Amino acid sequence: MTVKDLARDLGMSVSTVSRAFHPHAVIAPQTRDLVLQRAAEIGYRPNPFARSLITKRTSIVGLVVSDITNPFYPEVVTRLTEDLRAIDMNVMLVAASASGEIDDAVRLLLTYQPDLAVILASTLSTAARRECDEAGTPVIFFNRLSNDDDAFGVTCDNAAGGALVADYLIDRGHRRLAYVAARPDASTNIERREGFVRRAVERGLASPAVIEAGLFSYEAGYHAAPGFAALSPRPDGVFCANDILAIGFMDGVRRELGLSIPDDLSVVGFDDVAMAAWPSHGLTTVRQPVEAMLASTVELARKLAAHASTAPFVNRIPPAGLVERQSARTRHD
Amino acid sequence: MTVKDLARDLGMSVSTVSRAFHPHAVIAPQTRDLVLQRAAEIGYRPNPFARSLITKRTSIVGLVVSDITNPFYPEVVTRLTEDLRAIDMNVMLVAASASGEIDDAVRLLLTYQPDLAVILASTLSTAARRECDEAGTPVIFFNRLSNDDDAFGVTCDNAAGGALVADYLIDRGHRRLAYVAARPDASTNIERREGFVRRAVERGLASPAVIEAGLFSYEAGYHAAPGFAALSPRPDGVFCANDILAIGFMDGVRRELGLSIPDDLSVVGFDDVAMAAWPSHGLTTVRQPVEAMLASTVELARKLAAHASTAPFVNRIPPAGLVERQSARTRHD
DNA sequence: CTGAAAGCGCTTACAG
DNA sequence: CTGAAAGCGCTTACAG
Repeated sequence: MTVKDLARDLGMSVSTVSRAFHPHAVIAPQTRDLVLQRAAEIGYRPNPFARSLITKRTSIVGLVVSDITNPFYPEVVTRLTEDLRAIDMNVMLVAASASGEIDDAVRLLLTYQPDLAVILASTLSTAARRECDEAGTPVIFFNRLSNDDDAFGVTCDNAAGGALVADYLIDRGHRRLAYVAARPDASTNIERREGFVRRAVERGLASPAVIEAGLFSYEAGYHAAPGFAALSPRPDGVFCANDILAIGFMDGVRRELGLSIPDDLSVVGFDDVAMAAWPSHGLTTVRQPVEAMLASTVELARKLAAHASTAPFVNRIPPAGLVERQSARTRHD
Repeated sequence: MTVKDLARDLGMSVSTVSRAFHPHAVIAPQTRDLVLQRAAEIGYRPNPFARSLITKRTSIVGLVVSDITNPFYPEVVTRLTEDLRAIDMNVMLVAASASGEIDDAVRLLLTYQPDLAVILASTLSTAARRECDEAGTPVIFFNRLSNDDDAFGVTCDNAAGGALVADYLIDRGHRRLAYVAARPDASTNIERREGFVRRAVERGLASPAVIEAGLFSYEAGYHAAPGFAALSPRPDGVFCANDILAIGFMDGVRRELGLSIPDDLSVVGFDDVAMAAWPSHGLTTVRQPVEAMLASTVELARKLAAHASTAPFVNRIPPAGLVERQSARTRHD
């Protein structure tokens, strides 16, 4: 079933049939209707490969993920895939656990000439980034920023989120704050810490202690418990770089140190993943503005697909608020 | 950068250059080496679209997911994507939350003529299945079986898993068993229940009560607590259709009914997702043979990509064992 | 507004 | 073993 078949069927030329499928092509409205209707009847759709061979556009978005143990990402991947489909873009998924593999994966992805790459992974290697540039593929970093400047970014205002947590804890009487840090190179980790520490100091507290957990994972949080125990005086308010880290940290602190939350210490996370609301965790946390971040990404994808190039910019969206649950003491006592 | 460029650069014909990239093509070994080496140097890769226009093969695997709140799937999606890339296949992801959307999504996917579709979603509508058949795209159901016969399936032996749980509970002194059921139409749910119930009856117990939770989700499990409370006599051993359901059920039973696990009742899940091992859950569960299931799927993908058609079959892999944690009483008392 | 023709980047019979 | 040529299913100047 090709244009030719449809053209013959309709007694038109292939050119005319082809034009019917292009919104901006010059064609009589009635002719277009005729073609589209008949196409729907017999189930014809233009072959996207043949099309992209000429147009140099593929309607493919390459989605690069790696941080898969963080439940924040599956949700984003699903939502993004659905939302992009609504503007007729298809997601080609590239997943990588080790960072060495990601370069290969991106290279293979580029072979399919995606109109756009969206990076959900912690960091994309400089080599892979350069290849995207050479291929002329724009890159959007979602929830992470690149270290260099020539990429788009859509992220939460993480520093504002960190400050929000500091205010929340201080307003409720906490005086000895600490931060459980994740990947040292991740912009999210850095900005959340900075916003948190800065606000604490502004409000006259000692600079919060920092416990290096190293990763955004349950295990990293769990194993940060000894680092917490070593702190003296013991902090009473702990901000963890994200939810999954916070959940691991709470389990570690309870199980390994026998401490009680929020009686012995308050814990606050960042993301508001679904499981933060489960009674077994009851995590007080900063809610990411996921809807706004998705909308911004899709809008940007649409623009990049339509026009040529815009100068790269970062869209930093305010957090969607702090969700109060049971992991942080709420009274000033 | 096209074959033409490379051919000119090497002083060869495009035919020869093209042949260098096809393992089975007739070409002098040294010529091939020359071409491949130069291609690597200048970064040439054949355009997969132009290629597939002729070969009718795309190296694209369409991955259809929907049950995204189940943490079992993100892991599978990542692993499958990586493993398929190792045999040079690329994953095009199709995600859908509502079931109406999935038909559209599959239709769009077929436009890219994937060599294969892998279904991780609960069920694929009959309409979408027919379209795959018409397009000649083989379908593999992963961890689910189709209701009709003409599709491949890779799954755990769920009935054996259910029997395993019955034996485990009975051997440890439980006498009043119950099953918390998920999607009534899902083969996993049906088979696990059947295996569990059959073995319980075989061993002389009353047929286990069945609580219909309706879905494979935390919320469904949580809200099954009242249904459990309504049972008389109260069951002492509960098998939940999967882990995420079990975790929700445990939270519901503790929070809504004030019961203690495993003192008041034992709970066993199915999957062994990462969070089942967390101290906050400590879920005793049946481990899915994920490695073997992935290997089988990739192997099947390779075969389907290479040869033409094999008769559809189902590969039912024994469970990888029962993992003992804290949610089920281990002593006979 | 429509059609005939060239061409996108490849592969693959067909000759040699 | 290699090359010239046809053709995969489209799109898009160019004429009319």
